[in-house]
Parts: sequence; C-alpha cells; structure tokens
Amino acid sequence: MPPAILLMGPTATGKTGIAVELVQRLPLEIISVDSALVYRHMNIGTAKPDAATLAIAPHHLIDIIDPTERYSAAQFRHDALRLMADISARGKIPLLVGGTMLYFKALREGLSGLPQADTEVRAELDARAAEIGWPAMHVELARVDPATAARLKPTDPQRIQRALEVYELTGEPMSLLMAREAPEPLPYRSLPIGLMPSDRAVLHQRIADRFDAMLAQGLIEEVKWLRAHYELNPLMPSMRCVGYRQTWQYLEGEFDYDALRDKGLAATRQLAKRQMTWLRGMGDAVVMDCLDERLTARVGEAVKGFLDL
RNA sequence: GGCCAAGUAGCUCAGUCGGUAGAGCAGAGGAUUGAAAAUCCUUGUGUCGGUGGUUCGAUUCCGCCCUUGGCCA
Repeated sequence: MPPAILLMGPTATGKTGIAVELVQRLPLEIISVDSALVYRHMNIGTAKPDAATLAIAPHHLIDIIDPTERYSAAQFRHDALRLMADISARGKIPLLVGGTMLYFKALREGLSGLPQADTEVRAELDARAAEIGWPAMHVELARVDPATAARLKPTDPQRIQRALEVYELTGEPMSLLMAREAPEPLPYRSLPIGLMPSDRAVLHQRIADRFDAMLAQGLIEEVKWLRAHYELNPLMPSMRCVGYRQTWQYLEGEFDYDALRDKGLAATRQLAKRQMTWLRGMGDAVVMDCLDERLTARVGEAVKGFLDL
C-alpha cells in the first residue's frame, strides 16, 4: 500500500505552518481536511492560508465551493481518495492536514453505503417537525428504525432527521444499511500524527490572540461582503462556522461588539475541545505537543522515519 | 462630608417571610457515519463583602466598617 501522512490537531495549533515547512523539504502534496476551508471567499474567519503561502505550498480542497453550497464527510472522502491516487501516481506522498476529525475518521474507516442528503426530503421533515416537534419525530423513528432511535436522544434533531431521511429515501432502516456491509478502510499505509497542547491555557491564549487578529483584519467586513454577494441565511453550514455565526448575529443586532468577541472566543475554545476529544479517541495517533519549540523538527523526523528517507 | 442603591459560583444575576443557596453563560469530561467550525449528553460547596449584636440557629434581622455606582454638598 502507498504511504500517506495524516496531520491532525485542534484549531490554532500551527498545523498549516508545519505542513508548509514539510512540503518544501519532502516530496509531499497537501490535502486540506477542513470543513470550513472548502468555502470560497471565507478567508479571515477560517484562518485560511494566504495567497503567498498557497503559492509556496498548494493545498487541495480549499476554495472548492460557494458559501451557499454544502459539503460532507462522504464528499470529502471521495475527493480525498481521488486526489491521493493522483498524488501517489505522480510519485509523491499525500499529506492530509486539518482539524475536521469526522473527515479523518470517514477517510480512515470508510462510510456505509447510505444515500446522500436530499434537500426536498429534509425540507419535508423540517416542516413536519415544526408541527409536532423533534421528540415526536423521534417516536416516529422508533417505529421504523428502533435500533437507531435507541441510540439517538430525542433532543438531537440533526441525527433524527438524517435517520428519517435515510428511511424515506431507501425504505430501509439506517441501522440495517449500516450493518449490512462493512465500510472500506483507507487503502494506504498511514502515519497519523496528532497535535495536542501540553497546557490548555496557552492554547486558549493563542485562540484569543488569533480571534482578535481576525477582527482587526476585518472579519466583520468579510461577513458583510458575503451577505451582499450571496443569498445566505444563518442556517446554512457556511454561516454556522465559528466566527461567522457570531458575526452574523452581531450584524443582526442580537448583541454588541464585546459580546461578539466573547462568544466568538468561547465557540473557538469549544471547537478545540471537541477536536481534542476526537483525538484522544484515536488511540493509534502519534501525539505531539504543539507548544514544543522543536515541534516542526520532530514532525519532520517522524515523517522521514516513516518514509524511510 | 451627607443621602440612596448594590455587594451571593470565573461572569451576569435569582433566592432564602431566619434552618448554610440555584439558574444562564463560561470552564471541564463524553458522544460523534453524506450539516461535523455541526448536533447532542453529563458536570455547580460557593468565608452568600468584613465585623459585632439579637437568636437554639444569621447569607437572610439590627449596628458599625469596607468597596462600587448614583444623587446632594
């Protein structure tokens, strides 16, 4: 199996910097594993690498859709596998870098053969839920797919909707479809590296500094621009991204500038925490301290060792 | 200097007609299969500003002091 490097870590741990270093020294090509970097014109709030950086270190899967569109873990896996095959065929090694842990999981473990999202079915389910409420929808799910209903909380609208959607689309319970055939694991020999901060407070400080920098660089202007150029609404995945959601609310007058900062910071910290929970659950990852001064060198060593260079 | 109001969990506050107190937010831990930077679950002992007094018992009532805001000088 061809080799691949996976560099995973929470937000604000310096993943991009390391990837840019590595790609200049080793025969690697970067694939972004990030559900927010896929959006065009969402640059400041996503901490997207700038044009100069991208010129030195091109990233695949950045700027591939408009903010009115949606992406998914399945779409990512499909795109990433295609790119990885191309890169390997070119004699290079794919370096997957990012913080969207579900995408990493989907890539590594595969996904079941389920139908993709269907806008119409979702709209119907939303309309019905607006009438009877999600707990009642959960009861309905229990009738057609008891196993999935038992696994889901009546308070989790997103997953209840997905399970009902799968049933609507296929006539079969999601739990059955998922049990029917095992997902296909990643056909690559991979080195998973996970970045974690040895001191949470330092990460929180970095997050604060970075969010302040985003505000100074014009995050609010960026969101205004997006609203002026696209038909957006606050329920779209792009506008639910950390920073964008809070800025949207600020622009709607829901709270003032200080609250925007506080809520933006809290949302970023919570994101980092969830990313770390994922990482702890990935037992096979080589964990490195992102606060280590020699981190880049250590990652370089690990990669070279793995590739036998 | 005088009068008034407020001082309770990291923050914003509720409450106890006297029996040592609870929400939201934040924080922490967890889940996670086509929205995942999403969605959801679990988690709250803190000299109730300080100090005297009344009382079987005070964070709650009374006195004094301190701090903060406002008004008057």
